Formats: sequence, structure tokens, C-alpha cells
Amino acid sequence: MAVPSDASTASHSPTIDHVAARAGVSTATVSRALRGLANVAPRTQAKVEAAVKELGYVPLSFAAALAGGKTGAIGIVAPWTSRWFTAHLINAVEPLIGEANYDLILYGLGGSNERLRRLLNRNALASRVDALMLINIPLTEDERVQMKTWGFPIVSVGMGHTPWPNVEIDDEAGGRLACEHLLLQGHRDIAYLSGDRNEELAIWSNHDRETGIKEAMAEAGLDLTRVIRTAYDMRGGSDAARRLLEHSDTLPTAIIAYCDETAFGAIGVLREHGLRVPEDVSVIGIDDHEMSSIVGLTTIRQDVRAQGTLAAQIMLRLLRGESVDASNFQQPIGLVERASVAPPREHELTGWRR
Amino acid sequence: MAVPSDASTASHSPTIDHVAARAGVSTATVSRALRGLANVAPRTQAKVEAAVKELGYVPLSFAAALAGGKTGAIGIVAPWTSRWFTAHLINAVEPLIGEANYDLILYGLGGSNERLRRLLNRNALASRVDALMLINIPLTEDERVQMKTWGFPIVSVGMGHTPWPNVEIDDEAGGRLACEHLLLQGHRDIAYLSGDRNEELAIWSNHDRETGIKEAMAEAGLDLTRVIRTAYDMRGGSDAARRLLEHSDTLPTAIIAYCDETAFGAIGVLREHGLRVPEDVSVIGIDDHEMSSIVGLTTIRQDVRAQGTLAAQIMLRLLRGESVDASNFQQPIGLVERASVAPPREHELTGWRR
DNA sequence: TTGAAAGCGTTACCAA
DNA sequence: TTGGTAACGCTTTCAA
Repeated sequence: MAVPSDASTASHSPTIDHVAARAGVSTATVSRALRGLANVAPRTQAKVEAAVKELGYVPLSFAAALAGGKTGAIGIVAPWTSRWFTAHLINAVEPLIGEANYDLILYGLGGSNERLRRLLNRNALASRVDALMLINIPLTEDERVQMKTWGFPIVSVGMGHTPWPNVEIDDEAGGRLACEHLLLQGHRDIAYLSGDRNEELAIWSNHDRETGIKEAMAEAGLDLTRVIRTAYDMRGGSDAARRLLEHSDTLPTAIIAYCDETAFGAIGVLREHGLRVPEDVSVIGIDDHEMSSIVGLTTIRQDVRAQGTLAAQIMLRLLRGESVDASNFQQPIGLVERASVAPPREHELTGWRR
Repeated sequence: MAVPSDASTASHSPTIDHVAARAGVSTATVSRALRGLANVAPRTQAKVEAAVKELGYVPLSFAAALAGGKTGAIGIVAPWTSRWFTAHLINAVEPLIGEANYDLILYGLGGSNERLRRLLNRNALASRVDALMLINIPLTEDERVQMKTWGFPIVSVGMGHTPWPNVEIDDEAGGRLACEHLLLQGHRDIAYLSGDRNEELAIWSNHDRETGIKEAMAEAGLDLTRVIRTAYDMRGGSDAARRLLEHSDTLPTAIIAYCDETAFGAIGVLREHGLRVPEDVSVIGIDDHEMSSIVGLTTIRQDVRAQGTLAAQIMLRLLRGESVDASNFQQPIGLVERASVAPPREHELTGWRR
């Protein structure tokens, strides 16, 4: 490449060749010096650094990517970006990625399964990032096989896929724990405000929570007969509660919500209908959303931030070529008792009649 | 470039040259066909498309970036990514960006002013994206001048910078509206749970809201003497309320919170101290967070989603080379009355004594 | 420890 | 409407 005879005249950003000319060394040497490779004499290193500073040189990331095969970016694929779990996960991951000097490319899917398929099927992703974090992303067998050919680190959170490491909680245990707490308080008529079958992108965590609940019920000799399917957020919780009130002759004495946001939505509707929580209906969630302490919601706690930090650390290890010692990283959960669960009342409900 | 004689033998991803060989046309023609440029015969177009499909070819974005100068990515710079405003804004922006076939590179700053400076001062950003959206980002004059040389579309939300278009609400009017509502109810002793001076990254919206409040107070012949500075989130609200309770001999009759999340935090602490909202203290927020309807928080509503959509549309227009007809897009706000504001009680506070 | 030069996969220009 | 070919700015041999 031709180096302008007078670098200071350059109208555009300086290139590595300008730096080389300025420092009186070759392009290759600048490249090595800048990336901290061995075999660069201290004096040379200093000259290069000085030239870089004087020129205000910044490497063009995609030129480096083209030549070196590394993009300097990490992709995060998530069904949604603003719901509680994902928003907080991204927030935890982002500083670690930034400090490791990677860009974070966010592939939000707006809940669309079709957008996910398009993203994965075109191999576009493979050339755009050096590593991928999948947040609650289901994969078909074909996709999984194809992604293995991509040959860069993949880490998942929530839904796991062999052979990649996965950070998760035990959703089944979560559902069970929530249900057992209600049973212990004496509840027998329990409803589950579940995720929607059509919202395919979070289907497994929901499935597992439901399984846990069913198991706990079964152990108490009961059936989970009331399951309302709805979206995984506050609005979904409201809709579900509304349907529960409209289509049932009797009210359950307790409600388990897929997550805290669903619980909030449900509580709002219950109150609108003049029902008190927990006097008339108990409600328990899963997550421990910050708002839960304000609302007084009893819930099963999970630590998203810890999950995000761990997933990011694993990813960065893999990017450095180090290995990780397990493929499944299960994070603890626990019951947080607050004010939204109480023993069922024995007398008739006052204040609510269909 | 040499084209493998037997393309099907290619071990790695097919390149544009493979496609060209397969379709029996030149590289240049494939490039044109793929980008939908004019001057490609329908037959040729069809041949190329067929070859692309058979080979599963996907263009390498950074090779295109290097040659064509377009990165295919849009950057979003935001102080935080998980707080209500930003999370919802990103959520609104992201599908529009995705559908326009741009990647979204998220530069979260973890609230760190220093990270912002580093990001802007190295011209790295300039080469990584085709356009930039700044969410509540303050710019020094030097930075602003330098960024003008970047020569690609910039759109901001919240804090605006000439000459770029800005989407915002009138924060001053918001503060005023909140305060006037309280004054109308008869409140005279009002506290403002304000943002922290040290959290430099949202300082202006807070400043404006505070100004609006002061003006409203002044018009009623009052001074805003109680201002507690704290972080812009729930925890900040809790801290501020705690300090208010600990350091004051008397309680204000009403509290204006910088935003709804701050209000939630404050309400939690008030309740912990046995104080009822609104019987003992009225609380008003700004935002209309989804949780506000559950908590019954009176607030000043703003529509984040609309702001995000508008900002994204403006950005995409600019990217298409179209012009926008204004530089300031002010979005409406409005009072939402719920249950957290009531007239002040005349008698002494019961249930709370320092 | 350094330099010269050949790629990396695309776009853009100029001719045909 | 097409093809040949020189960039684009960096990394990576291979030799020196």
C-alpha cells in the first residue's frame, strides 16, 4: 500500500501504514506491536506507540476481522430484551464484555420464533461474532448440528444444548418449591398462571416449572387442574387472572405465577375485582423481581446477575482458549416469604361473587 | 481471485467467487445482483439467486464493510441498559433496526462517565457503525465537534445535541405538572427525591425536572427546600426516603420522585416505617412504569415506546439519505391520577415519630 | 527482531 | 448489461 509522503496531509483517518511511516518501521511491525505480540524490541514498541498517539490512530475493526478472522464482537441472542430476566442478564454481562474489549451485538427477536430461525439458518451470525450467548433459545436438532460447525464458543443461559456450557436454575425445583410452600399453608385449590404454548421461545422453563408443581401436587394426592396459559409478562398475568375470574365459579385459594411479572399483573386484576391478597387469594411468584419487595410478593428467588456474570466469565475463558470444567452450571434458588401468601380462609368469600 | 475448479469441494463457507463460478457470471455481477442494483438482466438475476441458494452463500459483512464503507450496524449508546427507560427504548428500537437488516451494537456504560469518554475519544465508534443513537448522553463541546466529522447519522433521545435530531419530552413541564398537581391538592411541604449529581449521565433530565418543580413552587409563593439527591433507580429511592426520615424532624406531606422507580423505592421504605401512602404522605412519580398501575402510583406519563419508534424511524430515514423536517421531536406527557396522592391531613401524624 | 508481499472477501471503477 | 481489476486496511507467512 502506498503511504502518503506527507502523512499530516491525510484527509481521512490514519491507517496502519501512516503509523508505520511515522514510526519509521514496517506495517507488519506496527501490527505486531499494537497487538502486544512477542518479538518486538522495546525501542520499536515505544516508537510505534508514540506514532499511534501523535496520529490518533485507531485500527479498523473490520479490516482486522477480514484479515485475522476475529470480529471482536460477541453476540447475544434473546427472545426479548426488556423483560426482567433478559434485561438484567444483559446488564450483568455487558460490562464484562466491554472490559474485555469486545463489542456486544444484541439480537433481540421480539418473541418471534420465525426471526430466530432466519437468524440461525442464514449462516450470517457465524461470520459476525467470535462467540455467542443464547438466552432461553430453543434449537432444532438441525440447527444444533449446524452451529457446531461454526467452531467458536457458545454459552447458553436457561435452555441448554449439548455440547455447550449452560447456566441455569432448576426450574422444576422452583415450581415444586413454590407449590410446596402453598400446600404447607394448607392450600388445596391451586391455579397455575402458566406461559403460553404459542410463545415458543420460553417454553421449556415454563414446562419444567409446571412439572415441578404437578409433582408437588401429586405427592399431596392432588391434581393441578387449573392451568391458565398466557404471555410471560405483566399483561399476560392480568389477562390470565381476568380469565380465571370470568370462567370459574369458584376461586382457587392460591395462585402460582410463572414469574413475578405475571404475578404483578394478576394481583392488579384481583384487586380491581375487590379481592384482597392474601386474605382472599394467596399469590406466589418466581424470580424475586426488585418490585416484589414493594408489592410484598412471596416468591422463589433466583439471582440473574450472578447467572449473567457467570455466563460471561465462562464465555471469556473459552475465548481465551481456556477450558471450563463442567457443562452445566446450576444456580441456587430459594423461597422468599413476604406478605402475599397466607393460609386459606375457611369461610365463604365475601366481596366477590360472579 | 482464484475460484476453486470444483466448488462443491470447498471446505469453508462459499464466497462470492464460488457463487459467480456456479452462476457462470462475474464476481461483480453477483455483487450487483445481490444488492439489487439496477442494470442486472432478469435472467442473470435468477441465475445468481439460484446459485446463492444452492451454495447457501451468505456475504461476509466485514469484507463488504471494508470495501464499501458500510458496516451494516447501528450503535446505541446508553448509560444503563436495564433501567426502565432504556430497556423499553431499546426494545422498541430493536425490531425496526432488525427489519432494516442492521445489526444493533449496544454500548452500555454501566453508568460510567469515564467509559463514555473512552468510547467517544478513541474514534473507534466511527468505523464500527453506520449510525448512532445516543440515549441520554451528555457530550462535551470537543466531542460534539469531533463527532460532526464522523459524517454519519446521529439521533439522540433525551439529551439533545446540535445539529442532530432529538426525541424527548419536556422534563421541565413534567416536573411542573407533578408539582402543580400536589399544590392543587393543598400540599405545601413538598420534597423532591432527585437524581444524584455524581451520576453525571442523566443529569439534565433531572435538572430540568427540578427546575419545573421550583417554578411551580415559586408561583405558589413557596421554596423547594427539601431536595434529596440519590441514584436514579429503586434503590436510590429507598436510600433517599430513608435519609428523609432520618434527618428530618417533620415529614413532608408529599414527595415528588425523579421517576417511578425512585418512587417505588421510596414507597417501600415509607411502608416499612409504618407510614401509609397517601394517608400520611402523598407520592408522585414520572414515567408511568407498568408497575405503577399495580402499586397505584400517581405519575406523569411518558410513552417510551413511541419515543423509541420515532427515534428509530428518523435514523432509518437518515440512513436512506432522506431528510427529516425538524431537529426536535417533543413527545407529549400527561398526568395519570391513581391512589398515591391525596390532600394533606391536617392533624398530627400518628404512627410515626422519630 | 524486522520487512516485503500475499492474501482476506467484498465493492467500485472503467472498459467493453 | 457485463467483466476485469484495483482498491479497502489489516494480518500472516516467509525470508532476511
